[in-house]
Formats: sequence, C-alpha cells, structure tokens
Amino acid sequence: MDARERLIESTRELLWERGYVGTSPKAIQERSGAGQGSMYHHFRGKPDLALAAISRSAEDLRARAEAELTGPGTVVERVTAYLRLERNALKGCPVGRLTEDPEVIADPHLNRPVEDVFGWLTDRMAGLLAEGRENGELDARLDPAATAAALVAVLQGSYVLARAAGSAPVYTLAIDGALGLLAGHVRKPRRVPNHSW
Amino acid sequence: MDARERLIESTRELLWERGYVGTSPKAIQERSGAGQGSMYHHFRGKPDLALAAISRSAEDLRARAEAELTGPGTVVERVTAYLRLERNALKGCPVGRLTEDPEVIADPHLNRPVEDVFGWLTDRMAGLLAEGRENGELDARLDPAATAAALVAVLQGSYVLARAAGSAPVYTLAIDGALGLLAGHVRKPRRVPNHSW
DNA sequence: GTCTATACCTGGATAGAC
DNA sequence: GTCTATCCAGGTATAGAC
Repeated sequence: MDARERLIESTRELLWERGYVGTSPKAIQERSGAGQGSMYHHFRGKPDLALAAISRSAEDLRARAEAELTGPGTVVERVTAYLRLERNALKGCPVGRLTEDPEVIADPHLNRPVEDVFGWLTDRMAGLLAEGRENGELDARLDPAATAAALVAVLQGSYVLARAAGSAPVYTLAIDGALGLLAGHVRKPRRVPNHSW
Repeated sequence: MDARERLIESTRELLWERGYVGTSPKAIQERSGAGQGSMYHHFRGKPDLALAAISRSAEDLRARAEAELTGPGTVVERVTAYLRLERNALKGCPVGRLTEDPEVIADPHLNRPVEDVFGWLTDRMAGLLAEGRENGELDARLDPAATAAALVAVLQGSYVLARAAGSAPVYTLAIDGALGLLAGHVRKPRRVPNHSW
C-alpha cells in the first residue's frame, strides 16, 4: 500500500474513532507512517484528505447495503438481513458519526457524501418496502417512505444507545425491537420462486 | 444570573453545538461573559465544568420525558406525545450527541449522566409498553424492552438523518414511520376513565 | 470573585533542501 | 515524493495582583 493509500485509510479510522475536529494531521501522519511532507504532497490539507476518506466510507456503506438489499429472498428477509448485518456497535457508524461534526455539516463538500448516501439508502429501502406492499407481502397501510426512514433511523440510533450504555447487546435489542414492529405488518410469508433447476 | 450559572449554560450550548472536543475554555468564557479567572475559580477545569453542564442536560431530558410519559391518555397516546414532542431536529439531541465524543465516552464521570438517562428512558418506556400489553391495548407478542429500545433509537437516529439531509422534515418522517409501525400492534383504542366530575 | 500575565503544548500549514 | 525547519494561532492551565 503506497503512502497516499495509507493516508486515506488512517484518516478513515481516525474520523471513525474521533471525528473530524478530533483528528489532527499529526495523528494521521503517525498512524499512517507518512511524514508531514508526504501528506501535504498528496493532499492540499486536512479538508482535502478528509473528503477522500469520507467519500470512501460512504461508498463502502452503500456497497454493503446494496449487497444485502439486492438478491434473493422476500422483501422482509432482505430488510432483516440488512438490519442484522454484523456491525461494531460500540464503534458506531463511520458515516452517521460525521453528522455530529459541526465542521463536516457546515462544509458542503465534506457533507455531500454523507447526505447522498443516507438519501440513497432511505430511498432504496423505501423502494423495497413499496415492492413488498405491491406483492402483498406487507400491510398496504404501511407508508414506504416513512417506514424506510424509521428503519434507517433505528440503525443509527441503536449505535447511540449502545455507546451510551457501553454495551453492544443494547444495539441488537433495539434492532430486534424494530424487526418485531415490522413483523406485525407482514401479511403472507410470500414464497419466492425457486430458480435452481 | 451569576457567573457560575452563566458558565454552565454557555457550556451546555457549546457542547450541544460543537461537542466536548470542539468546545474550548476560551469559547465558554466569551459566550458567558465570564473571564478566565472566574471560570477557574468556580470550576477546576474543562472536565469539571462539562460535568456540571452534561448533568443538567441529562436531567432536563429526563424531566421532559417524564412529563409526557406520565399523565393522562392511553399508553399509545403517551408514547406518541413523547415521540412527537417539539424538537430542534437540525440541532440534534444535546445528550445523544455526546456519545460521539470519544473523551466523554472514555471518562466514566462524564459518561455517567448520559448512560443513566438513556437507561432510565428505555426502562421507563418499556414499563409503559408492558402496561399497555397487560391492559390489552397492545399486541401481546410485542416485546416491551426491545420495542422500547427501538423507539428510543428512532428518536436518536432521526436526528442523524435530518442533520445529514439538512432537512428537519426528515426527522418528522422517520418518527411518523415509527408510529406507523407501532399502530399495527394496537389492539383496542382503550378508553381511559374520565375523572373530570 | 475576578483580572492580567505568563507558560507550554498542539493544530494546521508553508518553505526549501534532498 | 519525502524530509526537516519554521511559523503563528489557539487550547488549557497556573500565578499572583486587585
């Protein structure tokens, strides 16, 4: 891995652990093993490097979500799979975390990937729920957009509760609660056509 | 308001806006109108002052929640009232925000009020949901503890989505989604005895 | 109780040598 | 591409005068 790459990855870790304000160029240099000169050769400064790191983390989130939400299974199965994805509850969400960073939110460039990926995720989930409603899998009274927002919010809020409690199981408990709420709106456990012939 | 009081209130505001790492003693002094000497007379330093501010914000949160969750109305009405409480979606939660602050989470003294208030809130909500289950208002299959955790998580996560989008309505949308999910588990719109004779 | 002076460290960045 | 030297502002705190 070359210096540029190590700088981005180290910045991603530090942004995850300490946020934008809490991350100094010096800390990035130490973690990446790159020197002062190297860092300012590859990037114009802290915001520039942070943008590269944030963009990559957002893209990661998008790709992982897409992998679970596309593919086989009923709508509820896919949503469940995504909500239950293995996550490090106590570390929090590397992207959601950035919304608490005043300097990120205030800078349109830095905030852009954050805004985009959560917008995409909510829409993607809403589309999936709408699909479930149309095929009769889900209660017709369920509003896809609102429900999708609620489910994504649970994901983000569960990190908050787990971190406050210093307890990873709290994360899982909240996710289970959300799935329990969703379960009440499942109409028929729709069979998916089996294409393995 | 005396200097000590102004220092605490200014610190609360700054912690809300910028978090612990992002808040400097100098900024606190400027906002409160108190000088360097005054601040270090009343408090041993930044952590000491922050503890006073955090404790007060946590107590505030507790009191506002208790006010909505106690009182008249069915369980669902009370939960709904609390979820729909007027909140400044774009500013985020003054307490939940602190869970993203590494220095707060790492310091047991600073984290204590945060941990306690979210623990209390989740338990309080769980007790209420259990009450609703017992009196037949809510579906018996709903797990009170998990559902409570999910509802509190939605509250916290909705801030994240709203801040990411720079849009307060996103907050409301997610809350509506959660209430919609809960609605599917309401059995009978239980009449509450009217004591106004 | 509050003020001013002082101290030392870190944050974020530039300049020029290699 | 990377290194070292250097810079200035700000963060956090102490000391002692008033």
